[in-house]
Amino acid sequence: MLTKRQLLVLKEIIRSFTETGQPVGSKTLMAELPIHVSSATIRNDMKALEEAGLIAKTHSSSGRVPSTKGYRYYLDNLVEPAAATPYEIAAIQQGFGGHYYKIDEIVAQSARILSNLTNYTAITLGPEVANLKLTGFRMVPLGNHQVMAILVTNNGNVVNQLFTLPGAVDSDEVEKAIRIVNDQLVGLPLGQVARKLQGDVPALLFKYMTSPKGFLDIFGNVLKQAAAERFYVGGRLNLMDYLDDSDVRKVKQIFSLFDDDTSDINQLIGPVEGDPGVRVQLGQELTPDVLDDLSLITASYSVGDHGTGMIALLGPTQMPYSKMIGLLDAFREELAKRLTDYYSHFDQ
Amino acid sequence: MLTKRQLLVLKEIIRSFTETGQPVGSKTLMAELPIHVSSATIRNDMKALEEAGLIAKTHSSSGRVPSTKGYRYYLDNLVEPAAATPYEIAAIQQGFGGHYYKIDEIVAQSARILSNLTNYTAITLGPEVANLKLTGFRMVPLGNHQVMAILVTNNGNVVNQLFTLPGAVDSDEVEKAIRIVNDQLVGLPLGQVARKLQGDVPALLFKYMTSPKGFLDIFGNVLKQAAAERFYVGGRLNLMDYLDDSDVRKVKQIFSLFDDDTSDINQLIGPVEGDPGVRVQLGQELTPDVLDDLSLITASYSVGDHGTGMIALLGPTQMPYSKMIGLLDAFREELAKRLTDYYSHFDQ
DNA sequence: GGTTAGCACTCGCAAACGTTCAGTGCTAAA
DNA sequence: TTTAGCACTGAACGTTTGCGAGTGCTAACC
Repeated sequence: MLTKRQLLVLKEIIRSFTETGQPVGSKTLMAELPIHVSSATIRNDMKALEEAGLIAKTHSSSGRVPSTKGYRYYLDNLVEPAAATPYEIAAIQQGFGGHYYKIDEIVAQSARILSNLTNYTAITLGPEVANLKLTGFRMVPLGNHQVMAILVTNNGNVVNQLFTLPGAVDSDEVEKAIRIVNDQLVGLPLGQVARKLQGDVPALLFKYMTSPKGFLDIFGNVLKQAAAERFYVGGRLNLMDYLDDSDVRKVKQIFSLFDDDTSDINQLIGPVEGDPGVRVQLGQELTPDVLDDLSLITASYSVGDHGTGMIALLGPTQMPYSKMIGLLDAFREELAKRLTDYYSHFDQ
Repeated sequence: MLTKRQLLVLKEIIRSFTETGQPVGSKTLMAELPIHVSSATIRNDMKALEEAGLIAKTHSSSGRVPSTKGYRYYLDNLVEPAAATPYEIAAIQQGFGGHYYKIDEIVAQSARILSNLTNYTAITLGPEVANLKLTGFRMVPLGNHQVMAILVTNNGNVVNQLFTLPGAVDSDEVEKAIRIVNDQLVGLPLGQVARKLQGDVPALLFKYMTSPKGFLDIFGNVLKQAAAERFYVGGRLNLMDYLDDSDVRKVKQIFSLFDDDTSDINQLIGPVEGDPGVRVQLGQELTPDVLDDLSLITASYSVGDHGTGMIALLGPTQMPYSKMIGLLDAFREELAKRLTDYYSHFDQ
């Protein structure tokens, strides 16, 4: 069992190492610790901490650095979140200044604000689309066989895509098809819409259209887009600040993780059961192996019954956790407020 | 005046340095040169080249590296473009496989193909919008005060943007406004449309609308988007490969150059008078100072009377120019073909 | 006069070496 | 349990040394 003083030493080692990035020696600790004991005493405590696997030496006669296990212990037991400063709150609010036409714009902006504020990399994910409903579908002919398909969901999100229609299409038929979609599918959750698209809808369309395949393709395509979870990354370049000594390949790999929509980002920062508030994952705990000497702080935010979304900060293992946790906590609240406000336009 | 052999030496120095990245000594040159002279002779030639400022030493007893001036001379007088290999041609064609709904998609894809093929950074710019004409304007109400405005130009490009209308709007009025736009402005070049928007159109709208300001804002906004020249960047991460030894700040600066739409990229790779075909700019010749130890190869492509666009490769000064110039030359042709093909749908 | 062999010289680079210094573990005394 | 003292360790840094690639110069050669 570790004594109270030993934990104090651990805490101070982490604080100092976070600040300076240098291994911490017993003398430094003696000067910084609130209690007054000699460096020899501290050395004994450090030995105990090392035996417990919480700190480690870089070489046989060096100061100590926190180990992953040490951080884990610190985060689980010792860390005291620091409330966000008024300056930070102001910066967040100012960052959100301006008008947004889509939720995604707010979510994307969140990533920007967070990364600017922290100088780390921020990843944000919009509110879950689980109970998203279809509220409208339009197809606008633009001449030259071009058609824009627009799909609206009950959270006010809009996705659109351009298509080129093959040769001759009967615009009356398309008109009818759109009416069928709006009659049969509007108001249903997107999941159910997708299911019906495999089920009775094609048969229904066949009654009015000679070949509903093209139409179904278009609709299915836009629907898929609307149901896709899009994440936003801000401050990706900051990665280079804390990875510069290690090799470039790593940076490249992480970048392509961000660019690849099909990647496991969702798995990485997706919501977990039983909202744990702000959560920190470290080193090996992170699933894509590239991230294994980094640290990820995730936080969920909830927007009433519009589901919950996620915000996350990716940074070096030696982040100032107490500050970052406090900041993320403040941010999630602010973001939830914004989104609730935004949604209220669509809730009547 | 430089002798024929001296130029041969210069050419070989550039070739070897491009390949190995190491300063080239007289013995190496002796082994590689097609003519047989002793290393001492070559040393004399190198001295002449150095006095002409075409090559330089990294230190007093090192081999020589080409100077910027040397590259300039090489590019102006010596380089022989190597035709693209069948493999490269095939890779380009395969890269363009698939169907595109917008010109911008083709242009963006070009940047991707080029960067994959070269491992440098590719920048592409769509055909000039100088003589682009407005062919249609739509506004689609989506419920909840949301409206999507869609603008179509005669090259088939479509831009759209979502707006939230303030409180109560008379849909009849909007209907009329749209009709006025379509009657008065469709068919005109975008520049002229913008001018008329400052001129007689507002007065006309006033006849039918109580307050045309909101409508004008929306239309102006979308118009601006349609007229904006968008450039696409592929393989930006490749920058790190040839800038890794120099500092990270530079990479960041260049990245933000790409992200900033208002930046001088247009000035950098914008078309120049009297189509010079493939052109290389080096070091100090490049306008944003950040790029001053890099090299930019630009090439224009023209698409009949739809104007000309630009493709460019950004890389280290020691690029294999003959290969890259040949490749870019092949690419511009391929791209022009694709776009001409694409445009043919809108030309009837 | 252009070309070549020979030679002294220069400089970067890497290994070898010594010094310094921050920090440790251990022991014995308080 | 805490502390002072001491021997020990290993990284970091500067100096020295040798090596090798490469140059410029000179004198001889064709």
